[in-house]
Amino acid sequence: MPLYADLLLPLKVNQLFTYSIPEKYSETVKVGHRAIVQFGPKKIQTGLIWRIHQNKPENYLPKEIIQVLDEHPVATQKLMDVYQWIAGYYLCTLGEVMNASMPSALRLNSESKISLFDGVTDLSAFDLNEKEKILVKEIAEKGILTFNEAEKVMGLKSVHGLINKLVEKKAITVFEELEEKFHPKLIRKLRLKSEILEKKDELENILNSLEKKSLMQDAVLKYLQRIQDADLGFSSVKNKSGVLKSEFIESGVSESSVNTLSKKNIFELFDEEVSRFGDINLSENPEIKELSIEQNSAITKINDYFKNGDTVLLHGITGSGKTEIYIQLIREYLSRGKQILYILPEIALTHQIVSRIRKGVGVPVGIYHSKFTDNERAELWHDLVKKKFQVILGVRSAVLLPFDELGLIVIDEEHDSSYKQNEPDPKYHARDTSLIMAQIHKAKVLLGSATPSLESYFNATNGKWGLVELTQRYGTAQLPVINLVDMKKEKKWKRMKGHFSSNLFQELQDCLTRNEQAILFQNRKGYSPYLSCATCFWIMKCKNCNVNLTYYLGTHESKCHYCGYTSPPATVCPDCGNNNIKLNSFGTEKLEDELHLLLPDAKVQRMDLDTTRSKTSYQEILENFGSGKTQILVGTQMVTKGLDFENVSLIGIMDADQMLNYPDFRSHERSYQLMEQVSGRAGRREKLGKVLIQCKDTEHPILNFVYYHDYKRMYEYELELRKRFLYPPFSRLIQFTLKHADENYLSNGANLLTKNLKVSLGATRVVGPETPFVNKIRNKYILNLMVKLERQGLDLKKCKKIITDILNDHRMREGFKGIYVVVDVDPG
DNA sequence: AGCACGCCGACT
DNA sequence: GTCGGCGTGCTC
Repeated sequence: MPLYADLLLPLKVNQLFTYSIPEKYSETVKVGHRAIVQFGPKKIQTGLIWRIHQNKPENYLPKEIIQVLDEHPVATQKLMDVYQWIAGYYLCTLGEVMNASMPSALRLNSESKISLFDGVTDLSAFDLNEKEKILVKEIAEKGILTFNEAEKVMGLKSVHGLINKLVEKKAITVFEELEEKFHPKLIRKLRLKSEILEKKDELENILNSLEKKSLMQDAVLKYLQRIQDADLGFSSVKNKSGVLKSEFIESGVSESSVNTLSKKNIFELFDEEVSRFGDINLSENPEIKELSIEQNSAITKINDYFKNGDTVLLHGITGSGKTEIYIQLIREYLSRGKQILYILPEIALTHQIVSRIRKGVGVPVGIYHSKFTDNERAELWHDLVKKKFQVILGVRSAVLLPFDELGLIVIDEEHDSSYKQNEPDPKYHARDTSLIMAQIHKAKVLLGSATPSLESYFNATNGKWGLVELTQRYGTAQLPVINLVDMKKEKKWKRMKGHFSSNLFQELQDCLTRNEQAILFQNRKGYSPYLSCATCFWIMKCKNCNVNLTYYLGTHESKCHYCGYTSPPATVCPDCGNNNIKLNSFGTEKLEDELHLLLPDAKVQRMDLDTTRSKTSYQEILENFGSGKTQILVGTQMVTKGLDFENVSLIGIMDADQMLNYPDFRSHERSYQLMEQVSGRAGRREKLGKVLIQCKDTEHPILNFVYYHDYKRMYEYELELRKRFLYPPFSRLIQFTLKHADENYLSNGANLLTKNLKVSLGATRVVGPETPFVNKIRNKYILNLMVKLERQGLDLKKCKKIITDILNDHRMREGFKGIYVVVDVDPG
């Protein structure tokens, strides 16, 4: 009976592809294995076997699978169920989910390459034009070229036509080359040939044969020392595991003697496969910390709730010791033999937290984050499948790993916006995905935050989830004192020093004289967010996008944060001709600059996207701050999370108005969370911390809630607004972003789509089209549409079906085709 | 997604 | 006249 497999390919195509399974695999193939197949006329792809069946397709002849990879499935059925849910819920294809989930080292595909036609030697025999000659000459020199390389050499955007012609003339051939991308990490070692060690006289013969006191004799003697086992002679076990070649050479043996000795068949060189994660076999007894009464009672409450429910929100103020609670629970689930996933925001995944968890749980912990290389990710994937790790500590994308028997998912900093992927598809939310994973695995979810998202707190106070609260800081630490600084008054009385109010400046000075540290938060990078003409109010804008260009002092350039366009800063106004150009407002770079001027002795460091580009810079900045090398840390969002330095006693929030007025329905909530979080960076130990918030609108209710650290009142206030305007948690949002180069065409197309969505979904459920804050990016105009669906009594699947049908219907429609549509379910 | 095929503007 | 732009359709 012939077998067929429906394969999931990592493409943006909404279907599976059926291939036939070669006889030789019929016994061994399983769902979840990878298979290499030919897709299209020449491309070779790796697919995931999704289904195995015997239904011969009717309309076409399936191609045969080239090779089934893997002895054991690399994807678990449960992972595939997660894929399915994500694709359905977030309106994207399964292939896109697979793409986001599998490290590319596991998805080998072919690359088209070109070489001279077999047996071609005499190039002059061909009738070639100039371009063809250049390319052929290059191929003759290099042997093999990729299409990309050919394009580079020729300086052409596309080289397909050229190559096709040459193929026709039988001057060159195109072939596909497949690369196994995942390589286990190998280390080079050396050892004595085993037969030499077995016979004593053999060894002596060899030593005698080598010149006395020669480098080579020395090398052998040095090696023998290494495998000496106390007084028991040479250990054959030690010899078998050998010594690291690089280390042996470092200890003073020359590489050439090692090489000669191996040529003489005395030494033998070999490779050993090692883990990229260093010493993961850490399984000493866990370090158990004493918990407070409040912490212990929280654990009891969580476990009680888990007897009947699946999800608990742990709301605990900063410094209340949530991590110790997670660790304790992880240990409990470990003892039941379950897998545990602990996710946290990228920025919070520091060395500090990793080692704390590692020590706390006492078993190997797999780490997964974006700075890992692809090979490291692939290795972790394999290790997880092989159950080498039971605990994974990772960021958003760790929810897409191949778990098999999850018992507990911990979501730290549950409210954090980085759990939502904005780009590219799948635009999934790791928290919401976790809840589904928990259903699939019959696992429990523990969400933790000092400032829960409104949605989660709503669920936890409405009986849907359990709620456990921690209200005391662990140990003697106290919540910092908040001061609001009225910037209107400061400006009126001309008390400002640069962008520092007199209060903040004074506090900074005091902080430095006490030899303590400060963190300044400004949610804007660069030097100045815009240049403008002080005479006619002209503003320097990007030529491709409708945004102001940010001025950078370091590079002396004006740069667009949307498309990357840069230009020299204007010196003369193009509108009125005056040279009255001004730098407006301020970013982190300017703050840093001002601090150098105002406090020349202070050691200042800046932390934002621009200073943390490299793999290690982030860690470096934190180390400098931790060791006291830096006294003042200036930064964007990055400084608000997870930093735990006990000498920090002052926090300055430079511009609260800017956050509060950001045009988004979540901006109040976000501002509160951000301010509360930075505040938590102060006074982590005995010292009482101080927070200064600079703002114009000191009466803003959110600032009042921050002042009293009153999450609940913030929640109630904000919830009321959400209810009034029908935002989450009172609705579900699906956002459509429409893009087109022609503003008019876009507007008409958007109206058409809106009209048809209203007809099918009901007029009240569709809002827009609306012009977004930034309405042109990369020369494409943008309009937004929003679908608001009620939470209760609505068939969500049906609505989504309607929406995808309408979108498909519009794709080729006159007056709409050509408009690029991005769909975002639960935006934010 | 990638790639081929096909139909319109600016250039050797 | 062709090169090359992207709009459209297809992949088991």
